[in-house]
Amino acid sequence: MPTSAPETSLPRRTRRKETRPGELIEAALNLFIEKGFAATKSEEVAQRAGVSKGTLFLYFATKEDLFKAVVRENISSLFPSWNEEMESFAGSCSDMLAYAMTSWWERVGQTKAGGIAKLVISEAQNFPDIAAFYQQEVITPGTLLLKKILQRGVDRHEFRDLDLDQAVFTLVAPMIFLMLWKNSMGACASSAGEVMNPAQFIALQVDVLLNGLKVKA
Amino acid sequence: MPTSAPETSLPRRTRRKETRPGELIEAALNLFIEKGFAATKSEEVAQRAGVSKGTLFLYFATKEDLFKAVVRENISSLFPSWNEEMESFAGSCSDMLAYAMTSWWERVGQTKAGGIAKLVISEAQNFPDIAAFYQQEVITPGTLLLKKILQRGVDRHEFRDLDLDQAVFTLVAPMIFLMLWKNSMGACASSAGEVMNPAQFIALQVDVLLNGLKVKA
Amino acid sequence: MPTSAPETSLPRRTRRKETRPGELIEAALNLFIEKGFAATKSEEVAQRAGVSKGTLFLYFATKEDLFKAVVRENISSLFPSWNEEMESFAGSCSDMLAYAMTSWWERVGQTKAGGIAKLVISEAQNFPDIAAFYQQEVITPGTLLLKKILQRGVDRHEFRDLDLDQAVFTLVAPMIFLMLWKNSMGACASSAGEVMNPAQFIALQVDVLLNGLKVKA
Amino acid sequence: MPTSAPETSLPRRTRRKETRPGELIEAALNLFIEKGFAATKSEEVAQRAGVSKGTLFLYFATKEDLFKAVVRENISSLFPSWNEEMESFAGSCSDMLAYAMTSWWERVGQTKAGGIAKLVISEAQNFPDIAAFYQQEVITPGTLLLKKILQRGVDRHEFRDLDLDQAVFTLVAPMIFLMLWKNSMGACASSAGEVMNPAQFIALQVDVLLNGLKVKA
DNA sequence: TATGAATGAGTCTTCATTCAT
DNA sequence: TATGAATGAAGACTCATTCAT
Repeated sequence: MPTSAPETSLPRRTRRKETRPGELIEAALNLFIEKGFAATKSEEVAQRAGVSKGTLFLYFATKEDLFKAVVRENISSLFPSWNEEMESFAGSCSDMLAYAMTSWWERVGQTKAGGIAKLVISEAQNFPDIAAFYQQEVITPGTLLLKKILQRGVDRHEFRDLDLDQAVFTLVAPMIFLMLWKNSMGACASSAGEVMNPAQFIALQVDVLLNGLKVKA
Repeated sequence: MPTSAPETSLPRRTRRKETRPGELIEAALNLFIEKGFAATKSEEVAQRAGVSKGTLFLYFATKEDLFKAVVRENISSLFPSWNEEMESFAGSCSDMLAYAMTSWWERVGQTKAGGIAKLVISEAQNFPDIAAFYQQEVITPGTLLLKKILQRGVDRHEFRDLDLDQAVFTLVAPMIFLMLWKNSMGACASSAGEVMNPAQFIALQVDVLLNGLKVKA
Repeated sequence: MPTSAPETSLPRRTRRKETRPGELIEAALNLFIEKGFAATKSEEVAQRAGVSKGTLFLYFATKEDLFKAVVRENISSLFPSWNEEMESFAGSCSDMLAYAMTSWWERVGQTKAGGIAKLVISEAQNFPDIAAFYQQEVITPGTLLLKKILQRGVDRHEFRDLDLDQAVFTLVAPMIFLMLWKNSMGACASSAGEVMNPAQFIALQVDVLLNGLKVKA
Repeated sequence: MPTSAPETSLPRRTRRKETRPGELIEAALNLFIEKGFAATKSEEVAQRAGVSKGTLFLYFATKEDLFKAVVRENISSLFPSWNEEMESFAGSCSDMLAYAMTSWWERVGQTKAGGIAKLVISEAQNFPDIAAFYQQEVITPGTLLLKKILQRGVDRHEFRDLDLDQAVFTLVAPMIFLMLWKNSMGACASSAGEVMNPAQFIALQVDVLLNGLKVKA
């Protein structure tokens, strides 16, 4: 019971309205990815963010709302700049596509946000709201973005004239697979040795896909 | 307890002792796939198997044990017959690959077993030994099988000489993606209209991939 | 830590499916009347009934359901026999009415069930379901019963030919008032001395009302 | 903090210090009547009074204190003027009684004060001192007033010579019933169609009661 | 005085698991 | 073996109250 408690000890109550939501979202992202949405207790999120349970609900009315905020903050927010980048892209469509895939990995896949896909896939059936939200907020705009790249390639006679609604999956599948691997099977020490090398993985996927998509000379 | 019951005739009240666990596993499989592990209530499992809750715990000490049994039991190896088929395949490697992908969907993806993949991916972190088991029983032999097909193509100068350890993912990714979609997002009514057509999906994927893998004339 | 624990000590777990609901309803009635619906904790109800919290929810899905059961058990159930009694009543309508009022008090008002009226009045706004249920289950049939008595009197030219929909309130008001008094203000020691005497109260009310309702000679 | 502000002109930022408690009480009254004590959130009260939650607790240490203040403040005595009126009443006792009942409804029942009765009845057990206060400030003088009317009728041989301590309830019961109905069950949309018409209600009650109280010709 | 962010005890409800029969 | 009534730990969310500013 030291009376000489250091003055630097943080006061139990700190007012930081501006920074709280961000801290909570950060904590939630980590926990959700570690343990899944359902298995993460709201009190834990609060604790990890250094606040009390009540404070969490001060900023997010429900756990689902918190999840939505996590998605919005970590993924949705990327699309505007991404769309812009793509629209002003000067190079060939092959380069564009390769660039898109690489950015996807660098900005999402390899970050913690890359774990969100697994989260959503795991919980979609039990939380239809979340599934709908993700569909609307991520899948739809993401698909659109990729389709535009393909369309550009078709318009310029770089890519074959395929059914683009299906063809996008050609790009989506490997990325989802990679993110899933990193956050699920790959995270288990079991698959010893066979550690996936993302850069290599993407390189080969892009190589094959471009080769498969391109118009033959 | 009539001792006079003739031993030759099937007793009316069939002796289920041996079949009980199987029935429970069957019921659990369906429910786990439908709703995931956490959201499946043990009472429901018992009910669907036609026994009482207490009986369930007579055979499986915990819900986790049940889960492990379910997955283990249902990762039956299709590989022996599949390997055989592939070894005796007479046609071109392109046909072979297309056939493999289609069979994969028909024999696994579109059946309940297709749901196992999602289950394992979702719960891998919580059940590392399940993950290891799946790796060993499914992923490793499956990958090997596909690699053999690719190798055959390379050997016959039908396919490009790629790093096959990576190239298999080219085939795996779309199939995993399709199975996941079917058992997760796709099961949610939200993705209105955009219902995925598996046959079409596979057709296009195979088209692009073959085109991308093949040696240019 | 006496190893000689008496054999008569009740086992912690007793199975009494038949009697449980009744015990829970009894406990709930007492608690609801003592402290109101909202202020009564479900755990308390369980405790007073000698079971665990979980057991309560085994029999009643929600606290509201429990309340409904309390009402059904203690009030609704009285109407059938009451109706019958009234239909086979032989005496004059004045006697009938006096009898009805007295029975009302004896069978409901002065029992614990008499506290339900106050309960419902207090909580109606916050639990519209309960209000609707009470209306349907108690007020409507009760009003009907009384109206029939009045109608009989009018038909026999014993009672004046009044608007019976309004005239019933003439009977309802004093009884509600009495029950409320007993369970609210009257329960507070404050109104010292002025203890209400129900029998006298009813006698005078009936006297005045009959006098007021009867056809003048 | 301009010291030059002329003392004669009303300062723009009115000094509310003195009026604050009143505003809070006003807001609380409305909410307590609307939703009851337990269901009224202190934040709502503050909001409706236009102050922050903290301020509320600056004036009232607890929600219970606020409740007491609300009830005390709103049991203003109408009795002096009422008594006067009655004492100078010139007409018959029947008219006097009818007038008293109607005034009661118009001046109390149909106003917010009519809701106080329900509040007190609902919370009497939790706030015994409120109950005592109400008894002393409202019930006792009110009863006295009514008794005087009846006494006048008895003295003039207009009314029967009944036990007036009991007979007053004859007048009180319907009014309490009406006020309660208005503020409880009647406020629930459930009692479809059967909307109570206060004027009609009072008219019939008075009719029957007078008829019942009057000396037969 | 006034604010409103922060707290945490409290409440209903769920469900894996136990155990008396 | 089989049953299903009983248990109680947990978990999302609420809200009166506090306190740093």
